[in-house]
Amino acid sequence: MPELPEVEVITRGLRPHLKGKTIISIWHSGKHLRTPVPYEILRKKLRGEKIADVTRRAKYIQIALNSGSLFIVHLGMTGNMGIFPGSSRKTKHDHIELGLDDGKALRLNDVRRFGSVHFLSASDAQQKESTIFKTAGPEPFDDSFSADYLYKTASNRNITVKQFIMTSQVVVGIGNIYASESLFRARIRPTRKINSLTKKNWSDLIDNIRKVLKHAIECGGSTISDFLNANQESGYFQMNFKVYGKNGEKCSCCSSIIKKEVIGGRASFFCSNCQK
DNA sequence: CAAGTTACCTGACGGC
DNA sequence: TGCCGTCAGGTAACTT
Repeated sequence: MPELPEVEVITRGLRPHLKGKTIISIWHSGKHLRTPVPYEILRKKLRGEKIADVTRRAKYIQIALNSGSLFIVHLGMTGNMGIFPGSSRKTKHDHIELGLDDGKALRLNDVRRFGSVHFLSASDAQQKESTIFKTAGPEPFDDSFSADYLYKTASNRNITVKQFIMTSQVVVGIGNIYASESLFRARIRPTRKINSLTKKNWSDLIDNIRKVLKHAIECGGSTISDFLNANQESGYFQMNFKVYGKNGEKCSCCSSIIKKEVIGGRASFFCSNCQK
């Protein structure tokens, strides 16, 4: 479900609700997510802590506590976090709840349980390369995410360009939707092998990845079936999809029929006329 | 090493 | 109505 724009939208939505609040209770459904929930640690370490800030790194939401420790959440495919009245009923697939001193509650809901939650002590969090982000590539908006970097990183490999930009060790945050959308805008076919891309191709791709992600954040993310922000509102970037899920429809640019092809096990969409 | 495959989960949908 | 296969925004652990 959530790629970088959706995680960023949730992070921004949560921040004003959480910053400065104290966690007074912790609840857990008892079910494991992708990894076991460190419930006993959370209970010990989070209760009574004040929230300093909420930030995003890759597709992770980081809740920083005043003590310097970090509560980190990954939303997987179907995860979502939102703010609810503490008195409201929990719903099916709620897995974690942090009760706050203003009577509200932060809840993590995740139907498929592909998400994960992590706790880093202040000293672990301070180590720049904590285990979680040790192998993570640059953020798409970082200067280090450059045409030179991609050209060089691609040099001793030969997968398709779509698989390459979806690899978190190469660059973080780009998932199945925004990979297809960025490649369409850069006029590069997703099946192209990376050793065939020129520096100009990489440069165009970077520009369009940034444009698409930025636009999607401004639109509040993409809501396909169930994405909601921290205030339970839909995003509307799906209105701006040019190719994702549009196989059989006419290309908005040239009227050719948009194709669907499975690449690396993931549905991929492109215009074979516009994208070479 | 890189690249390809499988596994983790629930639910929606289409075909029979 | 229900049973079955397929698919879904992610990613790590396998195997080849």
